[in-house]
Amino acid sequence: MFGSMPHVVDRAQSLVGRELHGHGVTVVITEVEAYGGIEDPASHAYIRTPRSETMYGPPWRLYVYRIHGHHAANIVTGPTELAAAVLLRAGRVIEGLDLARDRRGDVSDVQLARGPGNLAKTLGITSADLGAEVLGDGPVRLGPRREAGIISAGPRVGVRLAADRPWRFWLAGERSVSAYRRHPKAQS
DNA sequence: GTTTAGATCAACT
DNA sequence: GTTGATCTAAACG
Repeated sequence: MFGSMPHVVDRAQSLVGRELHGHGVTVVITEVEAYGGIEDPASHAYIRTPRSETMYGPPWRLYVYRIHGHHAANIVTGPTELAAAVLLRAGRVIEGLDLARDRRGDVSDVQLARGPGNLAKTLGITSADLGAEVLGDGPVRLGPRREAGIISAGPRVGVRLAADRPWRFWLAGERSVSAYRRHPKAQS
């Protein structure tokens, strides 16, 4: 089955420290979470519906969903039969600072892309970017790896199901990384 | 049965 | 004050 860790976990770790550009703003990704699709009860793709089709499609595309009036962005990783994806949770702005500040309003720079909702807003990612390719030169695209610091791991933030999988990864010491919050109704 | 918008509220800053 | 792979209810096909 899995030689060591699922592909999406490796992929998640490889995204940490990488550059991500969105609609005029560039960040270094500082925090992500892996979602294992059909093998992960916490994944939106755990049950296949038209909405989760994007995650069953080709990798390196965006899966965007709404939450609490905000948006959250994922990168589909494949393999397609698993429908796995990586949730982008936080980043540090390195380019387009003025635009980022415009989008986020009056917050400190470290808060600009802290948390999934804020990251999406800073990068200007909305439902309109659903399914967008991130390897080409489109409005949302991945860049090279910018930082190779120590990557820490821990349980995912706020998930009720599979709450103990240590599938969140972040750059150690980064202030843009959210604190861990366990879901109130998470098992055990 | 699914999608979407709008909440709710415990834990965080 | 903010945040959010939760939760529910109303709308949709």
